[in-house]
Amino acid sequence: MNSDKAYDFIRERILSGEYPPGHALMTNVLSSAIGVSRTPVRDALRQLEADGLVIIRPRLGASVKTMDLKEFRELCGLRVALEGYAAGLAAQHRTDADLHEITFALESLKSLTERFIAAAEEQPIRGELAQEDVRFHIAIMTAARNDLIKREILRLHLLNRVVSGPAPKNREPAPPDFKASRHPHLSEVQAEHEQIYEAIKRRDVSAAEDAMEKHLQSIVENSLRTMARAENRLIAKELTKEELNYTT
Amino acid sequence: MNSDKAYDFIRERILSGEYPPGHALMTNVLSSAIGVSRTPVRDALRQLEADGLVIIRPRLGASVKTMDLKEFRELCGLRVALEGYAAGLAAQHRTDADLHEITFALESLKSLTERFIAAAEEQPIRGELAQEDVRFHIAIMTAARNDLIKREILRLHLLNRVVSGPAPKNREPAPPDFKASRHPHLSEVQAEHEQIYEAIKRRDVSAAEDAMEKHLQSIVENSLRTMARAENRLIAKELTKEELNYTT
DNA sequence: AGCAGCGCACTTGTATACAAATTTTGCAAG
DNA sequence: CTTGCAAAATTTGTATACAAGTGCGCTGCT
Repeated sequence: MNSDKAYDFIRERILSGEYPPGHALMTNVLSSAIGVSRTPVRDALRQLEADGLVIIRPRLGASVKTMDLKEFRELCGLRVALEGYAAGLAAQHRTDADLHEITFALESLKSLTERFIAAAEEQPIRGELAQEDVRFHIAIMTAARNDLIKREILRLHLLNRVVSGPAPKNREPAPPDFKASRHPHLSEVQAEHEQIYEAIKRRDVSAAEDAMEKHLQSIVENSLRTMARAENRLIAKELTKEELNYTT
Repeated sequence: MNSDKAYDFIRERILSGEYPPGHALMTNVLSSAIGVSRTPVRDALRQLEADGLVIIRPRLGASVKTMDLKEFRELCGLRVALEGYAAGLAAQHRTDADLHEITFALESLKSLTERFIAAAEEQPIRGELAQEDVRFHIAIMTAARNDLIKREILRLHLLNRVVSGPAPKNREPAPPDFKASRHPHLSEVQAEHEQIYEAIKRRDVSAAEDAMEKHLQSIVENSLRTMARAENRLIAKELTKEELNYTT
């Protein structure tokens, strides 16, 4: 269906960062870019709004969703609630096959983490690491045997990725204290992964919930820091812009 | 905006039970009923799909969402996760004003419950009771200070209401053992409400979570029973229909 | 030079027209 | 009387045309 074509087209660009948060999505531009009329584009935008990736304001048009710190924190809260509960469910319902899948993702994560810490060139591994991380989380959600929760969590993951950063490409090459501050965090994260795994393995519901919640809290703190930095930088930028007005 | 008019129109009928689960929603019928063209109707249907109230299958049209037992259980799981977490948040963040609001709803519930048990005529009170119940829950969600979670929970409540029953009007006037079986449940529910309230009052996070989860579990069990009955009755109905074919 | 007000271009929202697809109806054969 | 098939009738999805609202720039004034 043409409407789906438009949906995929726009969604891809949002997820890849080509359309960053705040980017205006005008129906006629999109329709000529995709090669369909405005009707299926409007349809696609409504679906993307349902995903939370796009916001449509009447008469003002659609744009890629942006979030302030407050909303982002709330989003993280939602994730904690859902993923924590799902981890508990996984501990209850997991089969051996599920456990095997989780183990596999965990091992990949482990080796990637070690390679990442040792590597000089960070960027190529960073992507793989993120991918394995979602694989790990998805394996757990699958083991929880609740498709509704799984879909919802996936949705939140995507939304989180989109709003939390203008994609990794826009990052400075090597901030001075970045490496030092990030790597202890990484091994900590890996330890948390293993605790979650252990709890699910021995079918300990509340331990699984707690471990997952703690894990997300620590991830969230990190995200919030980088997000706060980004917001500060934005404000700084605006100030300098105003200063430019003053100096002219 | 006309699209909103269509949205409200359809939504109201779904929530009131006039369009029961499974009811086909055809764009031309709706458009002439509402007095707008098919375009805003399609738009409205997409929004309702985002709410989960409508399902659109390509080329097959839209219909009011139906759920089988499995999906319903999953929905309830979602509610447990979200409302449990939100109760914990409420215990953390509640102000005295929040508590006052909750108290008010709780008191209304208490007196209504007592009147309900004593009353001969059940139906008029039943509606008030349900309304006060959501008021109680909403007061807690408000105290949790997380609008995203609050909106999500409200969405789930509505969805739950729509799929769980073909509206109260379609219920038998007075099933014989219904009153006996329902009233202990009701006072039990009221006791659970009070436990939730107490936990939030004394800012006991995990007690609030546990109480809310237990409360929902008991509600859910009840819903599942009635839902299973409904499904059985449906199957029975279909069988008799087939039997009719045999007898003719 | 700065600012107010007006008008134009652009964009959204809605209606209508048309093509594709699905369901239903009618008909004929077993 | 049932079953299978074909064609008509709905119904969806898409394109296009048009009305209405928004924002921007331009001109003219102070």
